[in-house]
Amino acid sequence: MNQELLPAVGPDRVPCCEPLVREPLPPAGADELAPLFKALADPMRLRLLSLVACHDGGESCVCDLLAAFDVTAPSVSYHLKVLREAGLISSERRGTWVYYRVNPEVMARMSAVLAPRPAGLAGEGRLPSGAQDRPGNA
Amino acid sequence: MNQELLPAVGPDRVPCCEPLVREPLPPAGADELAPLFKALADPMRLRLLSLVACHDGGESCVCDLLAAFDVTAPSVSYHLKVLREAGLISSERRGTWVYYRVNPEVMARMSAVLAPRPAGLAGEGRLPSGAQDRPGNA
DNA sequence: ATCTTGCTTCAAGATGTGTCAAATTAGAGA
DNA sequence: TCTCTAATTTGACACATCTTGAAGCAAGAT
Repeated sequence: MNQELLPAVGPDRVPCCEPLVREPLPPAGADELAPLFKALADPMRLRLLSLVACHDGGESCVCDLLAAFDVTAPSVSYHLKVLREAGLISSERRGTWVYYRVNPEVMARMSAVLAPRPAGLAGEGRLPSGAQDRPGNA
Repeated sequence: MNQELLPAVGPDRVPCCEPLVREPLPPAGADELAPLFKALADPMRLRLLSLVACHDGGESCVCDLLAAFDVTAPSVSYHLKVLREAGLISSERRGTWVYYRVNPEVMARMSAVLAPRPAGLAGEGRLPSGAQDRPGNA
């Protein structure tokens, strides 16, 4: 089941990784990144991702995850699907159970995009001293 | 205008920063983080954030930002509000223009939460060897 | 005071999201 | 085979999000 429906950005494709604060994110990059952040834009999905990542062995089955939440199984299944289609996790069936594990490259990429600029680079400390009379102080 | 309506998580309050993959994110932490990721869950907001961050002087006025998009002013204003209420950016009026700048601490926190576990720690390489017959290999 | 520009807020409509119950698929075992 | 458990899919509903035109507000210019 793993990567049958290739996610827009997955462990295979590693496009833009530049920090957001370094140069203006091009529209195409934004279109690629937004679905990743959207996948994390929910408390339950954040916890699911964390639970899977922290689980012993690096993976956990749905039944384990289900126990941590006060919702129905379809709801958990829905959120796992969102994470999977975003490329953040992969699933594998072994016997009766389905196991999920994280794709650390994707998380690393998201982390890198948000990373602060290494201190002391261009545009960092410069105050817009004479900006009172002109909007675009360029 | 800056921080009048205190965001749930802003530059002032710096709660959980642990990497997601290190220990299970508690529900409260997930509730705090999700709105931050939700604020970035849109291509336009990602670009807005990047544009503001990269702009000379560390800030830019709405008129500059507006020029970069093919939408109406209310739409840009709406997305800036989303970013502002999440605590990712702050606004300040100077004369006719309103300037936005990023809150780097918040971005740094999000980056830290997604950061990979420093290689070679517990649970990293352990394969679920005998997991065929038991779901929770704990 | 009036006009003009920059930006935000409002109201309304189209689209997307998250939840559940019910139905469905997949595999293990008797 | 038939049955049981694990997990997903489907359908329906309530609710949130995003867009726009129109209106409103703030500050500078005339």
